[in-house]
Amino acid sequence: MMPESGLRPRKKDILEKAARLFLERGYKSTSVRDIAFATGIEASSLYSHFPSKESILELLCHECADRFNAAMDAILASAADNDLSRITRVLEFHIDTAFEDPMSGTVFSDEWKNLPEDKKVSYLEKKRNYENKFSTLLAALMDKGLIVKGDPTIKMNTLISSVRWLHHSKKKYTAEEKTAIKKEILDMLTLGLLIE
Amino acid sequence: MMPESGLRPRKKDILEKAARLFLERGYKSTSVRDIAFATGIEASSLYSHFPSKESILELLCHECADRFNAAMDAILASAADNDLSRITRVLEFHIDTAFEDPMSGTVFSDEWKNLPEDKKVSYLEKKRNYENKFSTLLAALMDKGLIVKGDPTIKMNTLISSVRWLHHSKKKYTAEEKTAIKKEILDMLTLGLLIE
DNA sequence: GCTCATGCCTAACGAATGTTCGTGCGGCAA
DNA sequence: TTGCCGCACGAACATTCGTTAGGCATGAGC
Repeated sequence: MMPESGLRPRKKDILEKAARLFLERGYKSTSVRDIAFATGIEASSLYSHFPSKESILELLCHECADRFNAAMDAILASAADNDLSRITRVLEFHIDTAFEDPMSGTVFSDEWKNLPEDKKVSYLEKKRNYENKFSTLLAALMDKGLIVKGDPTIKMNTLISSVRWLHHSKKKYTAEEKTAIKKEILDMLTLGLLIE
Repeated sequence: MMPESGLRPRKKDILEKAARLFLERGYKSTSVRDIAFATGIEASSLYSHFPSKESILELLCHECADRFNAAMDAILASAADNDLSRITRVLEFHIDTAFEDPMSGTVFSDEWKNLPEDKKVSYLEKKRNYENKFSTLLAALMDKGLIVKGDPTIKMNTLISSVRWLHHSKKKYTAEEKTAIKKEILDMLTLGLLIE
C-alpha cells in the first residue's frame, strides 16, 4: 500500500496491518494487541517500532494528508490540464484512492478525530489546506462559467463525501468493474441524475 | 412533566445525551460515565434504565432505521407524487435529517458496526430493506427514461453518501441557510456540476 | 571473540472500562 | 402504618486497555 519505502519491512508491515484494522473496526476498537496479532508478534514488541499507538495513527494520518496534497498540487501544476479537466482528475483521484487505499479516505474524514489534541491541530491544517485548494478550484470554474455557480464549500464537501461509501465496500472489484463504477460516479457528479 | 412520547423523561434524556455523544466522539470513545455525567446522574444509575451500554446503541440504531423506513414508505405510498418527485423527497428527507437529527446519519452509516453480532444482523436487515426500496425507485425511474441509466446501487450509495458531511458539520445554520444548502445540494445531485 | 544495537519475548503495571451489588430514599397502594 | 417499587447512590468487581521493565537471542562491525 502506501507506507514509505524507506521504512524497515517490519515497521511497514505493522503500519499496513494497523491501517487495515483501523479501516475495518475503527481506531478505538482496534487494540494494540490486535495489531500485534495481525502482524504476528506480541503487543509489547510493537514498542520497538513505535513509541505509542497514537503515533501509528499520527503517521498514517499525516502520510495520507500529504499524499492528498501532493496529488492536488500535481494536478493544479499540470499545464496539460485546463480547469475543467483538473476537477475531473481530482475526482478521479478520490475514487482511485478509495479503491486502492481505502484507509486513506477513512483517515481523511473520520479517524483523525482520535489524534491527541496537538497532533490534531497540525493534521487539520493540512486538511484545511487541501480543502482550500479544492474549493478555490471550484470557485475558479464558477467564475469562468464552466460549472454551476454556488457555494464552493458546499459543492466540495458534497463531492468528497459522495465517494465515501466506496471505502467501506467489502467487495473485491475487477479492473473493469472499477473503471465502470468510476465512470458512473463521475458522470453522475458532473452531469447529474436527470435527463433533460 | 414532559409530553410523554412513550418513554419516561429520564430515559429519554439519557438517550438524547448518549446520541449526541455518540455523534461527537463515536460509540467506543463514549464511556458510560460520560453519558451519565452529561445526564447529571451516576454511571450506575444508568442501569436502572438500560441493561447495558450496547442496548442504548441498539435502541438508537433500530429507532433510526425504523424512521428511515417509515419516511421512505410514506413517500412511496403518496399518490400526490410522481416518481420524479419521490426521489427528490427522499433526498430532501436525508438532508433534513442531517440537519435536525444528525445522530441518525451517523448511526445509519457508521456506529451500527459497534452492535453485538446478533443485534447487528437484525439492524442490517432493516438497512438493506431501506436501500432496496431506494434503488428500486431509482431503477423504476431509469426504466421510464427519467434519469440516466446505470447501476441503481452505485447511484443510491453515491446519493446517500453525498450528504454525510452535513452530519458532522458543527456549525449551526439558520433556517434560511438550511434551505439554501438544501437547494444547492439537491440541484447539484439532480442537474450535475457542469453547465451544458 | 567481544561488543553492541536490534528485535522479540514474558511479565507486570496503573488506568479506564462496563457492570454488579447493597443500600437508601421518596411516593403510592394496601 | 406497612410494604413495595422506581430511581438514585457509592463501592467494588473483573476485564481490557496502552504501556513499561528486564532479559534473551541474533548478527554485523571492530
